[in-house]
Amino acid sequence: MTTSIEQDKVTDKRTVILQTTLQLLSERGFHNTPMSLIAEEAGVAAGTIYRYFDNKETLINELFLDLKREMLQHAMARIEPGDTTEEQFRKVWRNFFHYYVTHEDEMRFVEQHHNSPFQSGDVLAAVEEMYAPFANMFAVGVADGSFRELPMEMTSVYIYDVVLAFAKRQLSGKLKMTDELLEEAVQISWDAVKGT
Amino acid sequence: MTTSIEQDKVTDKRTVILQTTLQLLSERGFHNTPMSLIAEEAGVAAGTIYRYFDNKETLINELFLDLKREMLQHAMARIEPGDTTEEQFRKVWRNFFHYYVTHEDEMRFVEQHHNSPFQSGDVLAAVEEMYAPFANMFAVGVADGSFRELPMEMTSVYIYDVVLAFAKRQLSGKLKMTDELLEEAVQISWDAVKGT
DNA sequence: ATCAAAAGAATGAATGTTCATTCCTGTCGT
DNA sequence: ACGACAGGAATGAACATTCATTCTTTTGAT
Repeated sequence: MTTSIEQDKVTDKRTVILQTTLQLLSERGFHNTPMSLIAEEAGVAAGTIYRYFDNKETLINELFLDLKREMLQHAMARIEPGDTTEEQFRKVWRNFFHYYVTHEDEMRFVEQHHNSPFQSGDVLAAVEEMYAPFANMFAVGVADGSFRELPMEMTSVYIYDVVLAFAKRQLSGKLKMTDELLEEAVQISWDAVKGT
Repeated sequence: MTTSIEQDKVTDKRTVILQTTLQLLSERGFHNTPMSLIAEEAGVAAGTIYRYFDNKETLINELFLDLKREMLQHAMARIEPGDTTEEQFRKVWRNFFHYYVTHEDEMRFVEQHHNSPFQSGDVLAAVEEMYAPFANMFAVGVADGSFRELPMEMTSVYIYDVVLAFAKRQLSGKLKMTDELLEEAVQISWDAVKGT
């Protein structure tokens, strides 16, 4: 009786729990969000959460990895093999920015997780792997002279941290990124890392 | 029997409590650090903490403001009224970097505090005030054409978030900032914000 | 200078609360 | 009737905070 369509629409309590957790944790912080509240908001009993997740830490870490995956997926959107390195760089920059600005909860949650005691070794390793496409893009760019010969960790400042900083300011209302400002910011980052 | 020198050296439990709190919270996170542990590590009874601070939140917020003050003090070190805007900008950039790199606990604690539910209205207002000298430096720089006509919030990305990102990478061992790289990074930030 | 008494500081066991997690029941689809 | 799934009360550990008591320092009268 249960078609796959109905299943997706109604149940999948696992998904509901994850979404609720994301929303609550991003708003209230990790500590201030008891499992009982997650259960209540998800319309589920406390015990039910433990059918899907071993414990709170697991729940949080699985959510974190899901979001990282989704985020990096977005970052790579519309990248074509034929694009020049510069085009790829600019697209990724804008993709990141767009994702953060339209996914505030996700950003806040991931940022909170970033400096928290939940960052275990396995999680770090899993994240490391996800960045492989970027490491590759960087290696190619350096090899053909599109990127300066700087350490990748330095280049990443201008395509990751800078973008994040702009997104935060935009979301907090402290800065309104017009198309012009956005283009300026992208240009600054590209100038910072491009080859001579 | 008790000279003022001995007093300063031995007592001032308030200071001991604050220092211990800084160290523990930066390592273990806000919520993984019970007051009982702070007391133990500080060599003080649990109840004693409450002679000096109303509660845990107050303790954390007072520590936060102390550190912010100290941090901004360092950022302004060696700035002379006669310095050009460019000189000032470069000095502040390096001062920030140096402070973070040599004060890892402080950096971690402040960063953790930054996205946490302890960020109350009063704290934000107090921090806002501390930034006045920078706002002033920016206003002067824009007026005389040293800075581009960008929103201050945009300029601050290149003297605050970028520096923080570099310091974090340096501390995590992912990046070794040589003198050359440091000079490059400063130059990139200055190019990003300088007037035409 | 001495000492009793008051003031101030520190202690740590006790309290009450808040959780994460468990476990016993009930329900529903087959 | 069975088993997987869900419910939610019950459990117990962890924790922030309190407070009656003890220890230390200061005061001031002689």
